[in-house]
Amino acid sequence: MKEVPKKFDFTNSELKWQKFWEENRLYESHPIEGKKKYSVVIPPPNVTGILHFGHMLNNTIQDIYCRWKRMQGYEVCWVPGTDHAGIATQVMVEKELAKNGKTKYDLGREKFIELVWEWKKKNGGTIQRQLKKLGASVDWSRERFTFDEGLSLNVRKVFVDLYGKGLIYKGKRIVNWDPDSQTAVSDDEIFYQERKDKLYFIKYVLEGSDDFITIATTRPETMFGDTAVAVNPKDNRYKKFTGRKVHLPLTDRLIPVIEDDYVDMEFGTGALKITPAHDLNDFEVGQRHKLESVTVLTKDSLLNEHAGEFQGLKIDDARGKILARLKSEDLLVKVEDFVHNVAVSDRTKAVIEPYLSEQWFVSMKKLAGPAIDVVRNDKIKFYPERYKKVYFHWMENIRDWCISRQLWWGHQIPIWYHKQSGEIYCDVNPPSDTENWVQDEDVLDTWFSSWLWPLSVFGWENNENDRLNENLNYYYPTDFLSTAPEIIFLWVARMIMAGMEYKHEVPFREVYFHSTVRDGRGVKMSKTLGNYSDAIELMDKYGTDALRFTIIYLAPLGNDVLFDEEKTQIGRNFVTKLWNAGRFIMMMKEKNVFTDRLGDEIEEVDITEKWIQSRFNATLEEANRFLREYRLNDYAKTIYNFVWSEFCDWYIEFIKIDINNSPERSNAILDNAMKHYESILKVLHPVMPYVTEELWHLTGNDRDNRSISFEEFPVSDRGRIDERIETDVEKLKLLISAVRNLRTENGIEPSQKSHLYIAAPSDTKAMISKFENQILKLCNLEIFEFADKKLEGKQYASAVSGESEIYLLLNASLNTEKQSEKIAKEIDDLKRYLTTLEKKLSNESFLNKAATDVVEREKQKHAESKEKLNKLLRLNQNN
RNA sequence: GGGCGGUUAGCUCAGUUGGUUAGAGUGCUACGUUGACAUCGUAGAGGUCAUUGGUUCGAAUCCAUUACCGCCCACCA
Repeated sequence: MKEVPKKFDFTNSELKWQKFWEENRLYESHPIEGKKKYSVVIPPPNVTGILHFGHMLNNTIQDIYCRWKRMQGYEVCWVPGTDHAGIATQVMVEKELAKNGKTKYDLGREKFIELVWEWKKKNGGTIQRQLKKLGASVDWSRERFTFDEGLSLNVRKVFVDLYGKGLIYKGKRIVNWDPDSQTAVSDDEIFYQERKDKLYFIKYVLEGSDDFITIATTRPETMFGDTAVAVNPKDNRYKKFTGRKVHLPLTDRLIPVIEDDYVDMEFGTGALKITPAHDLNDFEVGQRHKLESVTVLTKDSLLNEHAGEFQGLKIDDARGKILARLKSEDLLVKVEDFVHNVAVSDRTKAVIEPYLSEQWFVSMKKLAGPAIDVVRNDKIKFYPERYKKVYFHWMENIRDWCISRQLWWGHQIPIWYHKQSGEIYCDVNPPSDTENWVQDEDVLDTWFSSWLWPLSVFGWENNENDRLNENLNYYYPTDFLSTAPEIIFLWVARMIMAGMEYKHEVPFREVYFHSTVRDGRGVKMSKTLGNYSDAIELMDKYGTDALRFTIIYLAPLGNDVLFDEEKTQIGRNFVTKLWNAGRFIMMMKEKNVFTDRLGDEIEEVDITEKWIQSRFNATLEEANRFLREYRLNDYAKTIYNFVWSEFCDWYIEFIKIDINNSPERSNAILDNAMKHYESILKVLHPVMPYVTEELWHLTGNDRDNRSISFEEFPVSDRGRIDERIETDVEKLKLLISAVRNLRTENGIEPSQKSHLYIAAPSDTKAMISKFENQILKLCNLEIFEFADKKLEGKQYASAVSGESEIYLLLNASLNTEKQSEKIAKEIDDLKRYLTTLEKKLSNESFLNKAATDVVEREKQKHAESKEKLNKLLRLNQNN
């Protein structure tokens, strides 16, 4: 036994155990033949990232499962790593450059990439340090980066393979063009923002006539790319125009009027200008009608040569000038206010320009099939289950994946073009004759490396049958994936597709979609909104365990977490409570003067012991079940309630009394208490690794090199659950509360001893007698006796608790009015209750239709309440 | 526009096959610092279970409707 500090010094403790875990390489994993494994891959955070609340929650969840499984004897392997995060990282380094007035073009591609690597070396370790602080029991020897050599090889391998299978193609498509970073971004990397805009009504004059069609548009500047005007075939207003041609304003071009179902007759004028190069829907209309696509914008969103005199202008400038011209030519009919959604780049916040360009695509339909099946037949389980629906909907309507990005930081596409012949070469390695070939400039979407993550981190690049692949063979498929719901398509779905395509096996068996962390008002936490609490700061302030516990306690499966700094007190107070309980038991052992071990049979005879064992085993049953069912907040709550409301509030109070009354048994009692306490530490270790490790070492003398994280996780022994004893102790608690209540109400000083009479049926008497010492102490009585003596002539306050009537003897005169008022209210409530019961019991249909045990229960309730009512009525008379 | 989730005490949430006089934590109020813990203890107040209707002997629980909040998908010029 070591000396126990009065307070838990979490700052030093965290450093100490981080070091201990790392230096002893406790969480490094190796394939062990015949041993069951549990493997998890971390969702790789951006290499530029810092730990925010979402990470904290997500990694705590993973850590809980890894620690839990480790304590169950599994060979646990949790692989950490980071993502090179194409745009995010490139943008960050470009900003650095801009501070010195430079652009990436000043450096050139090669130098720029070198700079990013340097930047990564300098700033990239942050999130790893923060994960260590969080206590994440990952295997650091296995850390991976999506740009590592092996992982990059896998990326090329998959590209080449899919290209060979004809599943990768290059096509002219409308993509989401981010004019700031000058790259295409996927549909999943944009979001829509509501904007107030104008809707412009413009005349398109019919060829050889004064007649005209008015179209409505929000983007007049794209009119130079118009190649048709479309109307709905059912629209009689425009029948006379179809098949004819109209003058494209401000130009000398003529464009046809066509019919297409896509046009909404109700909207605007019912006539739509078609700009295939700058709108996805228009592009599709254009395909159907074999229209030409005219691009009118440059890559940085300036008008190009098709815009005539407006060439070189920015969109906004051009719009004003074009409108002025239209007005002067009397072609602008009117302008209306208009609210619509505008696509914005997730990374740069630039307004997305639908842009026709050459991009690489993966054809997804074929890959989706097997990935749908494995979720449908539960080879992969989703928690919460409802995400299955979301998944199916997306997968069944899957679109091709635009994988090319016009960036420099990323895996460059393994395609080479022959300088003379234009021949295409696709391979994991460059052509040997480098002189005559030039590589495709584009890089791949970051997710094109992330979707291989569960394969890549275990060395998939090595030959399948190679012994080097024992890692992949042992750890794949992984067992558990915990992730944010917003990347279900971006990442989860694609990993499933890759796993099925390349391993014919799921990449993981269970997926947990964790809560979104919001602030106290329910707004999603984000840096830009400023409602952001710094997770690391709070860990420093309250302790990592406190924060981990709080967030798990607050995060129910399938619901969001509303986090407020104030709430961290839940965890902090609990850590303190746990600490003090341990400190107390240890202090008692230290002080204990009895050296013999009388009363070793304590477990068999002592009702206190039997009770706590019963409660603890019931708690263990629940805790294990909740962990299995991914109900982490319930797991946290169950132990919290047990430790606080049963172990501390009652059990420790009971043993104080037991020891006081039979000090010769104190060794046995305290040993038992310590045994339970240590089990509590084990149950809590997955969620609070530091304080449990600290206490585990403090309570044991011989544990210098043993971590609690390899102790066996306690399981319930159902044979120890004793409902009879639990019921008795519940009654006892109620009795004690009732007496305390009487004392408080009658103004008896806490220090003042009092005298209690109890009237009860004989079996209850027997039960109460067993707890005589506890009742005396916990109610601060000098004496209690059964009320067969006459109470006449004595002043007392009275109450009914269960089957017992209790009479508390008073010295001072009693405030009888208050007493009878209270009892009267109790009588009232009870009478009302009895009425509802009687109504139910006199109801023929209830008696006939309800299950017999239900009827029995109601009858019993009735009898009990009736008896209690009689007792109360008697008390009231006596008063 | 389509889909999904939520609405229970001031706040955060339990309440999992319909059968409790609807619970917990936190906050609030009163009292308490004599040996684990004031980051504490004891006691107390506090709810028409969002609305309306239905099924049922019986509904917080099942069904339908409405309202509000949130999320996802699609995006209409």
